[in-house]
Amino acid sequence: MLTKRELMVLNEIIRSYTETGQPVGSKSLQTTLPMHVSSATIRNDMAALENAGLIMKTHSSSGRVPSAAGYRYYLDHMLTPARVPEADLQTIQKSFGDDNYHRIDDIVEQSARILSNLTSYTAITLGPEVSALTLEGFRIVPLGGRQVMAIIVSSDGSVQNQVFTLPDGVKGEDVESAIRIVNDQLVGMSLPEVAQHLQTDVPAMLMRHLTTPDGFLNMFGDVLKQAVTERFYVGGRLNLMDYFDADNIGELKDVMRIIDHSDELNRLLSADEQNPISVRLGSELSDESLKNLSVITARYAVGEHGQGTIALIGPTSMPYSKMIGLLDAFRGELAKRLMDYYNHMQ
Amino acid sequence: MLTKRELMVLNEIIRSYTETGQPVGSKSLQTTLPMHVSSATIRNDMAALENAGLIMKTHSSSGRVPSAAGYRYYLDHMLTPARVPEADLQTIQKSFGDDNYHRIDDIVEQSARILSNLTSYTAITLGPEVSALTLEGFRIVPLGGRQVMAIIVSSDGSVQNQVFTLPDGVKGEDVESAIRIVNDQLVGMSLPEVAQHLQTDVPAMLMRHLTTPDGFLNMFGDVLKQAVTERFYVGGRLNLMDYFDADNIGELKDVMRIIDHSDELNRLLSADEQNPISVRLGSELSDESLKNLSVITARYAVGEHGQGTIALIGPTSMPYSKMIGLLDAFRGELAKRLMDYYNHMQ
DNA sequence: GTTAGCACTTATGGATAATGAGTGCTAAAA
DNA sequence: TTTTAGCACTCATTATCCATAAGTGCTAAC
Repeated sequence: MLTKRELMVLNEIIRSYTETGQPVGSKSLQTTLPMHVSSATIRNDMAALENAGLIMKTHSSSGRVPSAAGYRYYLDHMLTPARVPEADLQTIQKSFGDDNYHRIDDIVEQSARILSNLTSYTAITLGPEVSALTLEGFRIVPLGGRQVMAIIVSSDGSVQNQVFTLPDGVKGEDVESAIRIVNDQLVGMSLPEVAQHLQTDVPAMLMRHLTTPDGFLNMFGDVLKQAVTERFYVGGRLNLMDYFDADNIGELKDVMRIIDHSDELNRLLSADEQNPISVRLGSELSDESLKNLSVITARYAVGEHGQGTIALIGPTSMPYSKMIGLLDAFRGELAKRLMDYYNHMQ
Repeated sequence: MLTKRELMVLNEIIRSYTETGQPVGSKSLQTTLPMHVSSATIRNDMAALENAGLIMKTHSSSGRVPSAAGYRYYLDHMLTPARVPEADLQTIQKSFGDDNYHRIDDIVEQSARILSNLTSYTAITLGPEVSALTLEGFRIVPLGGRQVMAIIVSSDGSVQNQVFTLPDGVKGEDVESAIRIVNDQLVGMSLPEVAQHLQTDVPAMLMRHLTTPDGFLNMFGDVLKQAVTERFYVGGRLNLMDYFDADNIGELKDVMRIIDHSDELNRLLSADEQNPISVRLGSELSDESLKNLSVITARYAVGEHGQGTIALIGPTSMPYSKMIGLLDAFRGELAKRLMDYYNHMQ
């Protein structure tokens, strides 16, 4: 069991290391700790903390830096979210502006920008999850020539579209029939259900009612796939570059690659669903290239429209208290903005 | 005036420096030059070249590296494009595949990927220029609730769309009228012309025929703006990281920022229209951060559909001969692919 | 015009030493 | 039992010196 003073030492080591990036020695702790004890006493405490695996040396006679376990202990037992400065709240408000956003995703994308500007880290945002959506409508719009646009409208008002070139000899009434079949049979189902039906009974249905069923299945399938694909927005990609030095350019590249691949991002952000805000240290993740980073993930809820995710990626030595406070405030603000959008849309 | 042997020395310095990245000395030139002369003779030639400003030393007793003027001279007077290896041609073919691309931009985007993979540099591609396009059609599709999608079709079959929420109290017949006005009055004009009219007589026209004209002008204007915006595709962004070292991370960031801003890219790629393929050295550009890079720009023509641009960004010490040969072959292939798309579409 | 020879310059890399921040341990003080 | 002063020890960092190697310019001979 750790003594009260040992905890204070740990806390101060984390604070100082976050601020300066330098290992922290007993002498400097003496001046920054709130009580007065000799440096020898602090050294004893530090030895205890090191024994407990919470701090470590970079070499045999160096000051101490927090270990992964140290951060974890801090995060789980000691951290309290900081109040968000009034200025930051105002910046958020102002950055959202009172634009009429055309699409939900515009708001979500803007969120990534705001968060990265505010923190100087990399922000990732994700709209309300798509699995909760149902199919609201399907349109096929002739564009001229043999081109048409297929459009899917989901229950939250989000829209996906894709342009297709119809195969030779497709008749107009077939297009009408295809639209009718989808709207009659599939509207109201959840998008995953629709995808299911696309595999099973829809092909037969199309065969029965259309003289030239070719292409319609793919057409609808393609747009549907777009609609069920989670879209990640990344803000402040380049901020990552501040946390790698010359010999680690390879790792930086790896991380950038992860950031640019939504399936990898998905893995990265799939935090435990219990906590609304959770922190994962890079050393707890499988990727070697993330070892000096960590990820703070926050979930936000937009009434019956489901939950979404926002996240920050920054160095493991991050001012967690401040960042968690900020994310907490931001998720509230984002939820409010999205609610406004939904209300305004109907 | 430079002697024949001096030119050969210059050529060999550029070749060797491109290959090794090391300054080139008189001894090593002795072994790689095709004729046999003593190193002292080569030193004399090098002194002449340095006098002419074509090569320079990194320090007083170092070998020589090409200067900006040296590269420029090489590019303007000595370079001949290399034949493209059969393997590369096949890679291009295979990478395009025989997919049915939905949109022109999909082909253009894929081009950026192919080029960056093939060269390990950063590739930028740009579709056929939009100013040649005319307006082919305008659609407004009701999506449910007060939401509609506005769609512009251009003469090349490219499509832009945007979702809007109609203001309260807009009547269905007004939507019909708006569609009719645009299609009757504006179709067939070039997109810039349409933009012009949007400023002048269209507002009055809408006022005359609609009971609730609010919003329609913006709606059409927004989508039109999308349609006349050049879209840049970038492949191999991360390859840029190979050409900056630890102390230049700042510059790397600057370059990345340029790459991500289409207006800056536009400036970067606005090569002289004379040459189908032109090279600009970073030192000839205004940005300090580009000083060690250069940009090869190639134009491609797709029949009456206008011209487009592809470009490579890489280190100033690039194998220009090879790259120019490759770009030349690629622009032909891309033009062919786009032609196929247009023909297949109609 | 070309070449051999030579003095000179500079980057690079290793060895050595001084400096300083920090540690652990011991024994005395509280 | 806890805290503290004192001290020997460790290691990264930095500077200095030195040898080496690659390269140059110049001069005089070919």
